[in-house]
Parts: sequence; structure tokens; C-alpha cells
Amino acid sequence: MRVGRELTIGTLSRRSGVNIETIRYYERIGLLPAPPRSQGGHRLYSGEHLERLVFIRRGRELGFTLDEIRDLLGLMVGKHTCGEVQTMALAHLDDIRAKIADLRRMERMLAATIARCQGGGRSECPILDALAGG
Amino acid sequence: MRVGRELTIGTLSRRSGVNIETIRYYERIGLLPAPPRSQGGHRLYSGEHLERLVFIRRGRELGFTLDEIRDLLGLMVGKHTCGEVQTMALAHLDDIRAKIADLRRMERMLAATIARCQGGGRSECPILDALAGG
DNA sequence: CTAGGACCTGTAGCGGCTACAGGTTCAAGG
DNA sequence: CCTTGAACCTGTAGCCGCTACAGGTCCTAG
Repeated sequence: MRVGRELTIGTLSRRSGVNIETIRYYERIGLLPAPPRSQGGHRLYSGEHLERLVFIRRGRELGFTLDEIRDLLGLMVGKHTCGEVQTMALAHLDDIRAKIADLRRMERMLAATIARCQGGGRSECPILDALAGG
Repeated sequence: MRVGRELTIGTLSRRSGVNIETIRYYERIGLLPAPPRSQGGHRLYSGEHLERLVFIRRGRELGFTLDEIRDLLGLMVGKHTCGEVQTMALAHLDDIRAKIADLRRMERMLAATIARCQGGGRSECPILDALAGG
């Protein structure tokens, strides 16, 4: 890895914060372009690969699926309409909010059930009862 | 399905609200005991199967994993300690709350990014910039 | 007796990785 | 120059919790 601007997969992994296996996986599914290779067959990445990979990682952190990220990357390359991007992002925001609502419902139900447990110290368990019974 | 108390898998599915394929999957992974069969090989379920399946479904609705549900079912059968059940439920509640916190973070970041988009109507897209750049 | 719905088994696929096994290459130290 | 051993390679299988087939058999109402 002497020098030049080329990065080995290990270096790319460290700089991008994306696991090596995951990088190869992204290549396999066509999300990250296959880089040139050394004579021995090792992958040699450029700064553009790094940028793209960071883009993917940030997208994942925001909860976009890989397919959505693929679309976003497509919009980056062509002349994007900002409106398209915004539409995708808003749809995704709705998804996230729906998931939050689901989890909050779970949280409420579970907390309520557990609370009943603390009230009475009897032998029957209200948590199991709630799951089994009514 | 003439009568008796035995349920075919279709009936069990309707009454439990669990998909037929999923019921067979639960049997395969040992979560729901294999029922007796008709002469022709069709599964014939009892009311206890139905109860157990409803228990599983409720557990899933509360976000427990199948392994956690397996444990809870184990606690139902033996002489359970209510404390054990409560401990599991509380741990699970923590998980749910952590997931909610994650999603809220995503929601905030995404909403903030989208908001910047609405402010300025220029050609560059702040959403893509945020993913790519800094 | 026939039609067609309900059931059967077995296998493969989803998303997004992760974890091997069993090999090759690279770069630094002696 | 040679050896070590870390880093890399390919390919495959596993994780979770289902879901969706394909290609059959069974059951029951008319």
C-alpha cells in the first residue's frame, strides 16, 4: 500500500467506516463499481470509490434501503431534479415515522403489562396471562 | 373439517391470525409442536395449539423475537418465577426504547436535511450534498 | 364420480450483511 | 533473496422471520 492515491480494501474500510466484507458485498450487488486490480488481483480503489461508499454509509445511517440509495446515487449522476430527491426523502421520512409509531405502541402495551406485574405480588404472572389469555 | 374439536391448518390460521406457511414454519423450527395427522396426512390441531399460537402471535406483536417467545413459553410450562418473566420483559422494553431512540435520531436528521431543501430553490440539492459531502 | 379447493413436502428467495474455509499476494525484516 | 505473517482473494453458507413457489395428494360437496 506504498503510496499513490490508490487504496487497498482495508484502507478503504477504515476510512469509510464500512466493513471489508460489506464492501465486497456492495460490489457483488452492483452498488459500488468494481475497481481495477493489482497484478496479484487485489482491489485498488480511488477517492471516488471512497466518496461513493461514504454516501452509501450515510444513507444507511438515515435508514434508506440499498435500493433507495441506488436510486439516490442515480440521481446524483444524471441531472437530478431536486424535487425527485425530496419526494423520495419525504416518503422515507413517512416510513420512519410509521415505524416509530409501531414501536411506541409496543412500548406502551409492554410497559402497561409490566406495570400490572409490579402491582400485585401473586403467583400468577400477568405478563404471561396477557400473552396467553385475553 | 366436519366437526369434532380438531382444526385443520386453514381453520387454525383463520382463528389465530397466523398465516398457514408461518404455522408450518413454526412447527419446523420447533416452536409449535407437531400435531397428529389425519389418515391422509393433514395436520389436525387442538385447542391447545390454538392457544399456543395466539401466544406466539401476541409475543410477536410486542416485538419479542421467536427465541424470546420460546423462553417465555418455557416459563409458562414449568413453575415460572414471575421475576424471570419480568426481567425478560424489561430487557425487551429497553431494546424497544433503544430502537425508538435510533429512529428518532434518523427522523430528526432527515427532517432537518429536507427542510434545508425547502428553504432555497437552487439547482444543487442539499439532501444529496448532505449524503455526499460533510 | 368429478371438480376444485385445501392440504402436503421441499426448496429457494427476500434484505443486509457476517462468517467461515482454504487459498494467494504483498511488504517488511533478517 | 527468503521468510514470515498480515492482508487479501473467491465462494459458500448462515442469520431472522417469514413468503412464495412447484408439483404433487387429499378431502368433500354436488
